[in-house]
Amino acid sequence: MVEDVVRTLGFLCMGSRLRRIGERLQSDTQQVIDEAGLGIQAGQYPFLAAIDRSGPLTIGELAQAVGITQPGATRTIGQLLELGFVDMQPAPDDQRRRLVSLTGKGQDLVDHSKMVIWPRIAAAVADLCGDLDGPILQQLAAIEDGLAAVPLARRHAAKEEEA
Amino acid sequence: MVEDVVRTLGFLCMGSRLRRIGERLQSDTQQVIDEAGLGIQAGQYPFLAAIDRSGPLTIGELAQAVGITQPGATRTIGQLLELGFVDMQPAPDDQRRRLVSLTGKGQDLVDHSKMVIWPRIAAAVADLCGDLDGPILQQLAAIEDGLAAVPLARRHAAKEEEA
DNA sequence: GAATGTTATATAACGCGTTATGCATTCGTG
DNA sequence: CACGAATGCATAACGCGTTATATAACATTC
Repeated sequence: MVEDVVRTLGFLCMGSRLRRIGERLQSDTQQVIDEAGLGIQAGQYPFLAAIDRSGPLTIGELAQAVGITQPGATRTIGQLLELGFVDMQPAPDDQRRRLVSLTGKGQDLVDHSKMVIWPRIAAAVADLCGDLDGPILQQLAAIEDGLAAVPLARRHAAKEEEA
Repeated sequence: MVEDVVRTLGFLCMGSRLRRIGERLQSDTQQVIDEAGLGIQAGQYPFLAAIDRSGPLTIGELAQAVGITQPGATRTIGQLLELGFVDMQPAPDDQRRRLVSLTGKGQDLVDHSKMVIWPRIAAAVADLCGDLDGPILQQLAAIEDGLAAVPLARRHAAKEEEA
């Protein structure tokens, strides 16, 4: 077995480390979504959630809301349009701005997700790291170990620790 | 100003959140590297560090060491070969395995980085989050706020907190 | 009110991760 | 020792982020 340099180097490789943990978490999340039979990508959810919370938003506002750049938002919204979850129309007062809103299908998905899937994911992540405390490097190590031991899809509610 | 849904949703969007913080951190790190005039990508460093620490490694071992998949390692090593920082040759006992080692130029870069650049980066990241404690979501919020307030490249050693 | 600048979105090209797959080499077994 | 399985790496195609740039609509200014 080879040493994990990213972990060993600590603060020096924190960017790489956060990224790779995020990727792992997100792909585990995707698995939960797929098991529930929803035809959506994990990364698309924040866009739907943002519109659900704040009402119709423009591309630029969505980019801000999910914390990515505008071209990324344009692309994801394009996918959600294809999927029929959102609708887009020029703002009445400013033809440059495009207001993105949920379709009936999109709202149904959000409503269903809010009841069934989001609590499930949040609970699994909370089970993974909700009780952690202390320096961040330690917590990251615990999260990586935890994911390796029990993937997100097999986690449900907070249970008594076994290790 | 639009609400940051990823932050608001907490555990539900933890994957996206870790990824975006990691990306931000890594691009800030890149800026430090560029300011030092080194012609290398932040993401390539862990590979050099791994070889420096463990001696020549195969592609597969490197992938393990930096925690990515084998095709990713193949690609990055290809770049480091182009740049002349590493060298690759078939293992004597097994023609399938390719042993990757540092060239003189690569070793020079690592030696210089160990003295000058890595401590600088580690100190900046430590300044950003070394003193944090508590639940991970809180720490992540502090890191995001901290990066927004003072980018990594402007951070040096641990100083007394100002907020 | 025409010229000029600014803003909102779209598009293109790229970085760096992934999965899927092909090919060469080695291993295991009849 | 030959043949099928396993292993190690390369390649292709894709996901999703980025930066840079084009275009259309609005704002400003003379």
